Amino acid sequence: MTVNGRDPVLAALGELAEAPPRGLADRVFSDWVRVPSAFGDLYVAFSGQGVNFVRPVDAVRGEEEFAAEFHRELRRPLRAAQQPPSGLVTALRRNRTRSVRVDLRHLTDFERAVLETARTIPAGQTRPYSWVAREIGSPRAVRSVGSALARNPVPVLVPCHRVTRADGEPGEYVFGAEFGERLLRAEDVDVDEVRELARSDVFYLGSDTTNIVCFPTCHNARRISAPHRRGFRSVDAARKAGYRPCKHCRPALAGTA
DNA sequence: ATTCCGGCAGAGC
DNA sequence: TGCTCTGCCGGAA
Repeated sequence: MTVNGRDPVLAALGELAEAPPRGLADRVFSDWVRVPSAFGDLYVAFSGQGVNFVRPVDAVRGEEEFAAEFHRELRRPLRAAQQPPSGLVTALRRNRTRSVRVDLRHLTDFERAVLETARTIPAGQTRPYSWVAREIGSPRAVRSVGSALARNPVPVLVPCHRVTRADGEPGEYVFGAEFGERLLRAEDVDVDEVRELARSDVFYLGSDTTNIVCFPTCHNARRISAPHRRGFRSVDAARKAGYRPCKHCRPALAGTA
């Protein structure tokens, strides 16, 4: 009896025979390095599976505190590395970190889903906590999304600073709200404009030429010329005006209602 | 502006 | 296991 042309017993044996590629110590230890980034130097710890812990140098007291925090979270030994994972430094310099492998094995499925979804938010853009909740299929677990992001072990690589409150305001942040806002400004999010819009009850922007409505930081929203820009308090209000949600930033599910 | 709860995942007991 | 508490929220009062 075969499955997809393969003998299932042999396949199972084959998996058993797959030898770990590295020595025991390499699998147990994590390595750490200090690397520059668009947001200042970072301490970065990594296993063979990817980066598993990150702290901005500015946010901890020093190497010792970094190591202590790492151990509290990961419960495994840490040692200095000769060099960072390949590609990391380049990715950090360009703030294009999607391709960097992260090791989130020690987290729950829910936490991983939240972090993976946060990773899909492009640099320079933001999405609300409620958006993340909806994207992972738990639209009412908004607060739990906040809790999961609060425990993000790899800030910057998982850009939890791009997840904001519903009004676009940067929420709380591991290293303080001010630090989160600094990261957003560093990647050119116009925090002041978002704040200004929110003051006049505008949380979404649409174009009257396309009849598409976006989150204000969506790259499509940024391209709407002033005469065609229209603000909305809610996606519902936009829909009533004949607009449909942007397929890029997905301010709401596509369907009707 | 402030305050109050609903929702719900995780942690601790 | 089954509570109970807590928390980078959100929307209503």
